[in-house]
Amino acid sequence: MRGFIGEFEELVLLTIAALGDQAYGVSVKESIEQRASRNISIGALHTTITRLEEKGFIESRLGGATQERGGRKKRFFLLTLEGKQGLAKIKNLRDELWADPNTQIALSDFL
Amino acid sequence: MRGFIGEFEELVLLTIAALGDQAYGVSVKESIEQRASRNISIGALHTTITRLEEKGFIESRLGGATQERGGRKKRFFLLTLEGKQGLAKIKNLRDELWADPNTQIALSDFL
DNA sequence: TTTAATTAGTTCTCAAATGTAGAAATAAAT
DNA sequence: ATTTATTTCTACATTTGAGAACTAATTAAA
Repeated sequence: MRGFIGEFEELVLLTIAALGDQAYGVSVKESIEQRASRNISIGALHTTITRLEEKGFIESRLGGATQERGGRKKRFFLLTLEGKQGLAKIKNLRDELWADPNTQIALSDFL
Repeated sequence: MRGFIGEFEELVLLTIAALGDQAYGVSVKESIEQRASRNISIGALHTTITRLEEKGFIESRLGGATQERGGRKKRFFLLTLEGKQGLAKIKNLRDELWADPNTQIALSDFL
């Protein structure tokens, strides 16, 4: 375990943050697909979520069943302190890297 | 091949951009270590660079040998158009995600 | 009123891509 | 021949990703 947060892991973490107390498997999947214009499988998402939980970046609680057909209990996710700090850390690093004047010049036409 | 750019790939690409026409194995390694405060092996770097080249994000040319002892020919790297566009794309997406008001609120204490 | 069908969700299994290290090879100067 | 800067090769670990299988709830049908 490397401790770093991967590309997809960051996307998942960020989406869980955005969804607040309404983040569970399906809502996270739909939000990612919508915001990142990218299709993901529920399997891919759940393996990543499980790993993120093992690493201590998120925690989960089981909600109650809803009254809609098939509405079984959802597992809701929340960022832990480590998750928030981890996200902030990679953002800060990346912001610094992007702020480098040479990088800016090299890429200015594309931003 | 998924076409996306991973965490380490992005770091390498960004560093090559920053180094301009002075980006070759060792200078990229040192720059990454310094800027990201993180140790990487030259092997890890070169495999990633090779993949990035295969994917068309960078291209390389062989420079001349220097006059210093052991100063053999360096392979210099440059971002291609695809590389620049790829970087810009992930930056734009991430900036949007981070700009989400809910995300901001959830993480404001850590930034 | 039990049983079958349908549906929202989660968990499991496996393959592919990416990340990482270290050893080996190469080519230059001494 | 030795030392040194650099690249290339080999091998493995971790992350990403898809899809099938499973689970538990509601609704419909007998």
